[in-house]
Amino acid sequence: MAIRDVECCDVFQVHDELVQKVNSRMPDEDELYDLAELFKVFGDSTRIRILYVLFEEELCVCDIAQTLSMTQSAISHQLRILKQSGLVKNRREGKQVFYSLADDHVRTIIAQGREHIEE
Amino acid sequence: MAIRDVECCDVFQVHDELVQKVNSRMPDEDELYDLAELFKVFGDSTRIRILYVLFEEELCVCDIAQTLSMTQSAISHQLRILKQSGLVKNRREGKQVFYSLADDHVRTIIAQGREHIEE
DNA sequence: TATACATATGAACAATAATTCATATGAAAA
DNA sequence: TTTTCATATGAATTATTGTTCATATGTATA
Repeated sequence: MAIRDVECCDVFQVHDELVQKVNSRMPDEDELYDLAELFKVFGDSTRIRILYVLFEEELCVCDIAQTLSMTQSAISHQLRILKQSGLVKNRREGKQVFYSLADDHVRTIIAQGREHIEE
Repeated sequence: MAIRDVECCDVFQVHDELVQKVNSRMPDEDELYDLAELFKVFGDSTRIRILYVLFEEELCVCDIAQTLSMTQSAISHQLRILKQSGLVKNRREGKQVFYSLADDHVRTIIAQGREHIEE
């Protein structure tokens, strides 16, 4: 209960040390921002579906669009975001551009998300 | 090269089997939607900061607001979203409501996100 | 070089979401 | 019971973002 006293919410009784302690252990603003930006990328069902498709196969833009029944433009826009986040990579083969997962973090992060949901 | 032929993007040459194979291994729409919704929750720096604060301490709403230099209302709105997603839990103690992390998935997911960023 | 095809991209529009403000709810104390 | 304090919430506003449409870029082929 002693601890609770200093956590009281009245402005004049708040224990600054507690607030400062928590703040001192926080990563810097930039990292928190980048982290949120990364998860924002996962936070769209179109992009999640693209990632899932790429779990199976390396595919070109048009195939992804067909698989997901969406326009080439919409997919291309989203692939750009996924690429900028380092989640997918691509290689050109003639006129086509093939996309694939950049690394295994994608699978791990999604797997963790699924675990959380399945409870 | 044989495989590439069937992946050609010309509408009349697309190999439907490939598209169907990928589709058959996709989780159902609902799960993909839920997954995106979950990551959307992580995809906001205010909520990420709240989660980080709760890594350290169980805290009441007002303390969180002070720690993050935000209004009580804004924090309360976000805590509601975090609670609905099952990421945080709360308990009432008199007039105050204390929030804490619901389970370890939060830490794991964020840890994976950080790993990805730090490359 | 001219044409066709695959992909990328800018601008506009529509939809979604975060914060603020005002106020309601809920609990303890006077 | 009335007041005070902590939290929750609805409505309005602002900001952000996904998709579409039109078009540009880049590559291969005729």
